[in-house]
Amino acid sequence: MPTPHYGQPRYRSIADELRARIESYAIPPGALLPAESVLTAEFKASRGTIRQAIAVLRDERLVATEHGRGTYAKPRRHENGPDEGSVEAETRQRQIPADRELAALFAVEVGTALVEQQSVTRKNGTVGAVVRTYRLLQTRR
Amino acid sequence: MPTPHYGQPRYRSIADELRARIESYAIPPGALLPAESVLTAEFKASRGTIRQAIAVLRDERLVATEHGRGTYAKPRRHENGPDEGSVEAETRQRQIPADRELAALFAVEVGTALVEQQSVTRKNGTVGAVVRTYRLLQTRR
DNA sequence: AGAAATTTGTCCGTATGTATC
DNA sequence: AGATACATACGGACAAATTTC
Repeated sequence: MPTPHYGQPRYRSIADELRARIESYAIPPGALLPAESVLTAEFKASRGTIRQAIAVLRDERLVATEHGRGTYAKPRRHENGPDEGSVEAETRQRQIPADRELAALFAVEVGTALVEQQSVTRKNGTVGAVVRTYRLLQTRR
Repeated sequence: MPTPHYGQPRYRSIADELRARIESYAIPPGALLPAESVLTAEFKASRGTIRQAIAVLRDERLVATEHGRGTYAKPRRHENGPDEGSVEAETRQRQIPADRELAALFAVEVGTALVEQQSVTRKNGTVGAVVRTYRLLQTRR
């Protein structure tokens, strides 16, 4: 049977099944998933397809894979309760010494003080992006 | 020759080459990349390897692929403000492993790959500010 | 409108390299 | 050193979306 994938591709179905096992704690957090060779036998799919399915979960950050070790289920990030963690400061400003890279850009000595302003944007509590802006200290005369 | 990947895997070298073409505007923003079949011939690599290379760039959000159409180079945002005189912006994009601080913000493990986009604004040749934006690699679904 | 060509998407099977146990 | 497990790479085949004629 070459390649009939009506509706949903095979690797997505397999990803769904594995995701369900992780979310239902059939595969508890921290545990190793079955090896690719085992999954190959169980789902009767080629190794490439199994790897594609695992890649989906990895992109979802539901699992982490280590070369030669295996693939772990990652601990679930549970939602923040109602009056739980207050939102951290969205912006922060501090002074840092210029490293070689920044020093070269600003044409100053390594170690020269720079202002770093960091802002964190969140969406539903999860961080979307971290932006850091570097400037020279303003020396007014 | 089957599979010698000393140092850097083949698909990463190919990704590097294609990235260079995009960043050097050899492939201008919005333009289609050569088809997979063409790249296969040019790099003398299998289609799977070519697709792996393109997947890297897609995760970096440097390109976007459409079924039946092809793969586009995505426009780099320069966002030159309204009549600001001659404000140039250089941008660079690369992957870096998350340090402890960024890992904590994004709630991922230390070492997780992040995309760092750096833009340097210059006015009359002198650097005004360096902005670095950190994001997680694209997640689909 | 329709058929053909092009291009990406999915899947298989196999072989070999590299890291970990 | 051997066994196990993931990573890289090849080549072939068919499916599905888009463009072209």
